[in-house]
Amino acid sequence: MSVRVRYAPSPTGLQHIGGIRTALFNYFFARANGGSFILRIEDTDRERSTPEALEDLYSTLEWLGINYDEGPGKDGGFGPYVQSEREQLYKDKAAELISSGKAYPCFCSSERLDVIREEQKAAKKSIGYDRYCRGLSPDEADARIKAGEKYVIRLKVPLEGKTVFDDIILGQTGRKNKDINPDPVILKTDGFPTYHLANVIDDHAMGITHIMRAQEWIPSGPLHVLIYEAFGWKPPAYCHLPMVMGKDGQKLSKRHGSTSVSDFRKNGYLPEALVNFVSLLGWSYDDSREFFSMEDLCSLFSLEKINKSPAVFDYKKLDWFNGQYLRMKDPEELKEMLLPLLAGEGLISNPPSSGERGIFNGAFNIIRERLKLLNDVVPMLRFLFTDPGIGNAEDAIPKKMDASEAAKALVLGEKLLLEAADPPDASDEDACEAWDEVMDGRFREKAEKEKLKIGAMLQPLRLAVTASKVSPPLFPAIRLLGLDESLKRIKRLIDTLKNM
RNA sequence: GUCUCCAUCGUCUAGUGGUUAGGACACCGGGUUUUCAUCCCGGCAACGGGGUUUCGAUUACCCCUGGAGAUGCCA
Repeated sequence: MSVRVRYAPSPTGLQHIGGIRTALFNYFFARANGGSFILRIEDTDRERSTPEALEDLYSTLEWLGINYDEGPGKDGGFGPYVQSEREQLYKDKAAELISSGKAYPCFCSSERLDVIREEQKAAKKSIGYDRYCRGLSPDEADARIKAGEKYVIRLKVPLEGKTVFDDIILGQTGRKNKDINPDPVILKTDGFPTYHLANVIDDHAMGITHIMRAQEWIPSGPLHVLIYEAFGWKPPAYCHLPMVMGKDGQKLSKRHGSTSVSDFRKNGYLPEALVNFVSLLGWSYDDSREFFSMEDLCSLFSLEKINKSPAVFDYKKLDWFNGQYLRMKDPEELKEMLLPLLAGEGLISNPPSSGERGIFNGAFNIIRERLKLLNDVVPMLRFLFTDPGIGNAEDAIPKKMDASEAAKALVLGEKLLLEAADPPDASDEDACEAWDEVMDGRFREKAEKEKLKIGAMLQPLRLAVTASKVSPPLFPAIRLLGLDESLKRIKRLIDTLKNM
């Protein structure tokens, strides 16, 4: 039997790291085994489901490169794949469970439920439904339904015995039936199923062979098995994935920082970096390899290498991966990703003029290895496309020097630049390199003569030109900015320093 | 409260009944360098505790402790 797995998110918020980790693992598993990966939308919570969340789901999957074989808009004979479009099925099935005595209608108000929950909490008793309606006779129940009373349908969880399931990762696990959530709601007042019912019905109907989901679902595993049994179905194989935690060891959530994929995208992460990093959360290949492309993962992934313990999401390591992938990226492709970011900040026009493009191309090589995030390009190159002002003039003063000495160093630099040849066009790489070298030589020579460290000579200049203590290499920066503009900024800083 | 799961460096992890317990990130040094970054070299750093089995347990079993999750008409 060929593998069929699914990712079944509920469109109630942005896709987050935990969710896509589950999606990815399912996807890898399907691909590695020649199976099918199915996308199912679990929108049975009508209060919280939103079209925006749905849109985010699709764009996230696409951005990451997860292609589903079956799902909304891609019928594989098991549709529809949106649960709200399967409403009747759940109602019918729930009714079936009532007739077979495996479930019963419950008329308790949510107010009453709140009250008993409070009482249980106060008494430090175990919390759950008190099965008040379980004993109602079918006739009475029917009558109340006919009278128009609101009701839910609850599963009749056996009072005795034990329900277990085999988990591929954890082995056999389960709990005593008396410890299972007492008679959980399977069909809500609004006629929609809860997760428990819908997931079982659909996984069965859609021929799902392996349920791969996060470990937070372990406690309801036995409950689901009970539902399968109530229908007389055989449960699929279970495989509970270790959870993804924040730095504090708690389940990863917003308060740990960015957790939605769209945030990472917005902040300048590459999908290949995110995929690679996330794939290593709870899974590993061997003791050394850690770079994996989507294709690699789709062939190398295996369940045996998943481990049991939760993994902390390490933002620093993700950053490192991103830097690695940024440097591996095809230069032309990377440029096309960077330009819109500059345009987005209003630093260049959109589309870029040929002049802007020329300057950017010239700058590309010197910023490339400095990028950790795509967005880093903006602060790095801002000075090239707009006057950054003076910045913090204090930063222009090298260690063990004062303002007037810094000004003197600047004047020396100014003079050298005044004598400099016009910089070549940025497209002539050899000439540019040569120009940079000539300048470097002259500055060193001068610094030596003046008994200055080369750094002390260049640091004030850096601040003058870029308004920042850190910048791309200085001579290329000056060359790209142009001598006139550079000199203007240098003069301005000299004046400022003299007045300090 | 009850139930369930988990436990190797700070983090992600590899690993084995006998290993100097390996790698990566982070961190700290050093080198390259014009600042930053890259790159290179080096360092720090772990089997939670107690028992049992065993000639020998980080590895198997039990208990404890610690952490997490579930306990919704959310998934």
